[in-house]
Amino acid sequence: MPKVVDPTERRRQLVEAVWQVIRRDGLEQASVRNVAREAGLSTGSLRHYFASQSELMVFAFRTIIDRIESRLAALEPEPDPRRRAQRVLAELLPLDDERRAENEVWLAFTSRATVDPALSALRDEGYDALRAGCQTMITDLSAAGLAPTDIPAETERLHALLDGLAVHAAMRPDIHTAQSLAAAIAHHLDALATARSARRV
Amino acid sequence: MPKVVDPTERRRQLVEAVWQVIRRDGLEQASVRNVAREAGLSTGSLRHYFASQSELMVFAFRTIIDRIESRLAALEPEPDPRRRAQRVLAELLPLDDERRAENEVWLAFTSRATVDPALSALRDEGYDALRAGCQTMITDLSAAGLAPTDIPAETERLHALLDGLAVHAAMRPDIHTAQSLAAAIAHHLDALATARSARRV
DNA sequence: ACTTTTTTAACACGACTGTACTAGCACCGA
DNA sequence: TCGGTGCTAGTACAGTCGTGTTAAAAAAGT
Repeated sequence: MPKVVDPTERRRQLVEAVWQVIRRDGLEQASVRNVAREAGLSTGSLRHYFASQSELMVFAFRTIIDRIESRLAALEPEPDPRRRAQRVLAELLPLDDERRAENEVWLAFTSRATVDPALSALRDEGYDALRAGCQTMITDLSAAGLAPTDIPAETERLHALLDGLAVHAAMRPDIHTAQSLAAAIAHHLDALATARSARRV
Repeated sequence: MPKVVDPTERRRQLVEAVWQVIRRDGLEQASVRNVAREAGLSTGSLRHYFASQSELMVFAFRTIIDRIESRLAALEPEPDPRRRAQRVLAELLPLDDERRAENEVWLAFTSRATVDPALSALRDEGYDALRAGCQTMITDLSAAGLAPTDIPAETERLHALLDGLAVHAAMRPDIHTAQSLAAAIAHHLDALATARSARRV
């Protein structure tokens, strides 16, 4: 059944239109009309692919989560915990345009999730996944003698640092460049290793 | 000229109405009508004190900054850098209801500042002030041998950690209690001191 | 070729938005 | 007592909003 346009493809490009509008004009401007116009469709057509605005937003949020997860899953295995942590963290920070865009949209959704139950579930899902990832990294680093042994405390610290850097990158992209973000993460990993070795002394 | 209600007092209570609506229903619900209803006034009355919605929002944002600054200024002098840092940071984190409210509203404004030039100036002002405060704390700690000597890197780390914790506190107030937030900060200050002493070994 | 289903476009409805305007109120100094 | 002034409430206007409905057009199946 060769359609002119693949339905899932249409949904994907509608989601990208959502992101585009959010980045340019903010989430409050991401109305059904504006998104449809951005995608070059009518509101009736959009409604054919997404029954409601809420459904569209949830799908747009979900898609971001999926993309981040698939990028992480695509990382080639790295036995060294330090290098693995460095790579994973580099994948989570907004170091290029694509991830910068995702980061901005993510933060916009996160903000609205405070008052929108449909989005808060997704936000919590992302929060939990990120925290679990941080805990895994800290655990592995600690086991290799490259981080202190207080895993809950170091997980909390890494997690907060990561989200703080993401917020800063969105607020001041001119100051927080890819280099400075990567340097900040590298510095923290170095500090973790130093703190651990200091314990042994 | 004794008015029935002091104009600045009216403005103050209108600003509190703004915060109330933002916390309960989100920034996008903070319309002129909703804020006026929350304050028990008509839109015409509100307009008498704020010529436009933008003016109202800017004033509400500015008031938060002023309150945080005045709270910091009211801190009694503390000679010990470690204890001073602990107190200042405790003042900046959302450890009680009042600061929790400020934090949530702050984040909402911060998010909108991405697409609202009138708010982005204020956001940048807050960012700069917080970074300067972090730098002062790190400099003092470092001078006292309680933090590493790489002041820019440690400033960046503390600043990001602080904002990350604030975001987490707003996202998951159940998980990030006052105790856990204070513990996270204390842990970081301990780690800074340990890392510094490790250098000497 | 025709029928059926999918896709599109366009418009209507009620609700909400920021802003503007006007009439009426209470209070002040004279 | 008389203006005058600060303040309030109410309403009007021109938009935009999400949603629903309807009808035409395009594609697919037969």
